[in-house]
Amino acid sequence: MIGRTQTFHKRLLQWYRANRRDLPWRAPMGSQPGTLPDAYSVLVSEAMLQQTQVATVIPYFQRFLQAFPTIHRLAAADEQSVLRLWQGLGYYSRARNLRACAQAIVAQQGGKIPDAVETLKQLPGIGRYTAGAIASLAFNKRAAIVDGNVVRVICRLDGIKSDPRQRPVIDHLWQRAAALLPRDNVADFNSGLMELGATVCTPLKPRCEQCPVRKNCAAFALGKVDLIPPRKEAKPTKLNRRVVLCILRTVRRTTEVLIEQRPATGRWAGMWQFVTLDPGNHTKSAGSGEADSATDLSSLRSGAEGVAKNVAAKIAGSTTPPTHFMSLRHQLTHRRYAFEAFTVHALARRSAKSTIPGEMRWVSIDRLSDYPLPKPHVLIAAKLAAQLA
DNA sequence: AAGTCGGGGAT
DNA sequence: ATCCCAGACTT
Repeated sequence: MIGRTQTFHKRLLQWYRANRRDLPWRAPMGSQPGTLPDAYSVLVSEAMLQQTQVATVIPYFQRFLQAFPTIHRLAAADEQSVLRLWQGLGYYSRARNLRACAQAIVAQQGGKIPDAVETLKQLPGIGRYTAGAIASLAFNKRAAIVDGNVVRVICRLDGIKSDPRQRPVIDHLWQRAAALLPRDNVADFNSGLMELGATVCTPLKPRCEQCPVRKNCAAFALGKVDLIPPRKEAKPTKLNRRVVLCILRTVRRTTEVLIEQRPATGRWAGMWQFVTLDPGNHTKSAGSGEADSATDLSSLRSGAEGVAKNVAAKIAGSTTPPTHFMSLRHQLTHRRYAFEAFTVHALARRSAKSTIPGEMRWVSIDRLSDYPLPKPHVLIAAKLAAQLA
């Protein structure tokens, strides 16, 4: 346990104010201590920062606030344009929830972001952590927060050796985070707790010699900083194989390619992609069947071209033979993908016949950038454009 | 309580 | 390659 919490929060605050990073969603570095950032900036940044590192978020945050400078502009935006700005950031339900959240705040709160945790928690995409973050960081309310950084920092401070992913341990950490809160300066205190975890009290090789509160740290005293918290056991990831068809046609000297929209739920919901097939499921698109194909590698290699040919004909009528132009592997948290991409040229002049529930659309290569695409399809689109140039 | 949901940084 | 990241939501 931390002996004297009075000196703890003073040490942390002093360290934070001397060492904090200059981040675009924070109050400017020159401003008076205690200056609060704009609440809309906090809302957007907290949505983007969920399960995402600061360095990754910064450019997305800048572009997003340029496109949607106010909560009213975000509330009025269409979902596709919000998704397009989120493209590459992952966890796309965050983008749809953030837009819905802005709409709810405009409709119910007159566009003013609430400062009460219980009110904030009712909003889409705002859970226990984000509600506390907005209340404390944007309004200096006395609300606790426990994110991945705070979990690690408190576990080490208190010498908690049990697994912080377990429910009772999490609940205890929330209690401790609340007990540690100072009466004033909650915004800087909570920021400091996270900043410490992000820059000093890191998962691997923590910089304990730089830590302002190592005298308060039980793990440091025990020499067990590296063992706390315990690391998670890795789970094996399944490999999913996909055949991607770039079906091309030329209209008035403009090359167009066929894309399809993914279902409104599940992975990459509502985003667009080149026609994608599960080769173990020849007639279905990737939207429905995510199960691993039993097809082995060699038969897939030879079979992918056949699948491409058959399905291309089914969708677009007669086509040229498929040309393989790209292999791509893509790693997600719980699975891996292996994409084999082909081009075919549609010969018949008939409209595309969709093989999936969703919409299909012919778009010129130049217009592909208007559509939110999953990362692997962004890479395929880049290679395709380079080839056709 | 366990699964799902992306992609990249750091080591 | 592996673990983790200013988590929320569904089942």
